Amino acid sequence: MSGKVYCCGLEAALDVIGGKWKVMILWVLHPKPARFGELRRAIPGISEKMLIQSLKEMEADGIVVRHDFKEIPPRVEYVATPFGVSLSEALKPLCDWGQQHMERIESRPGCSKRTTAQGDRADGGKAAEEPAEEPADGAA
Amino acid sequence: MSGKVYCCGLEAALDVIGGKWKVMILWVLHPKPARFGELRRAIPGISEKMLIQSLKEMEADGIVVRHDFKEIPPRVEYVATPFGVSLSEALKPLCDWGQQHMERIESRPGCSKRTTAQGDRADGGKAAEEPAEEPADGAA
DNA sequence: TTTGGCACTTACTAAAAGGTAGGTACTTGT
DNA sequence: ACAAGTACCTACCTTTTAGTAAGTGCCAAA
Repeated sequence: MSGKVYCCGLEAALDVIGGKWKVMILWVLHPKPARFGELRRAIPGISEKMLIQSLKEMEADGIVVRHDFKEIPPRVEYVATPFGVSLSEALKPLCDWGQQHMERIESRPGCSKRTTAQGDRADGGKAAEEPAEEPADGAA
Repeated sequence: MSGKVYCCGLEAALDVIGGKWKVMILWVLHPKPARFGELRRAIPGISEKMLIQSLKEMEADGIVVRHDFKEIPPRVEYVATPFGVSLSEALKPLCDWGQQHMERIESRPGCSKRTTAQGDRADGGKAAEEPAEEPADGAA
């Protein structure tokens, strides 16, 4: 398989950092490597399952590499590859855009949760997660 | 509700253009307005349901506006707002990145389809859609 | 000896996203 | 009269994505 042809590059990119957690992971990772547990703690709501699943896909996509120190207790570091760094750079303007318009985006009804379009049943509504700042060095 | 706090702007942005079709829709729309049927034809695999659902969410998010000519037969045009245009501009570098690395992304195994990570059953595998170029004027 | 941390794995389940197929109201073309 | 085109709406169902909770092997501290 693997014969998809994308329409505008954007689709290709979204295919790589799509999903709920990958951008956050890359965001934490791209300035400096981080260990599994470090990432888990750095990204509030993430489950271990999603974390390693995302990490594995990101590794398969070549945006991070796994560095196993083969120590005991286990010690593994994930590092952004140059490819991953280039992606994070391409992501920057979008990130800025999001930041700039964050209030507007945050305050729209059903933010991050609206299937309120057509028939399909729609319900639920919850939010509020711990915030977090951009990953600045100083937490290791 | 609507009390989500994003971590890095990127999340906010992804919340607005996330999903399978929105970027394509914005991409078709941002250079010039398009009618519903025009969009449907411009975006190969999209269903009417997803098209109008996406359009509505995009309208609610203020990135497009619906212009109803109140004619019969119905005639409706969707136009990108300045907000939408700014988004499409922020999207540009990511689009370029995707375009630049498209082959690499396209040729990775399970492209656009790999749940091949952990336990969770994984199967299926299909691809190949009609390609398409960036929306160039000349189809109205 | 029990607890806890490390980096995971696995199975099961819930929710979200997307797809299919039908219908609406109205008019024009055949 | 009937098919087709406009722009949708609606119900139902499948696929994909994410979450929960438990387990693995190993070692150190309590």
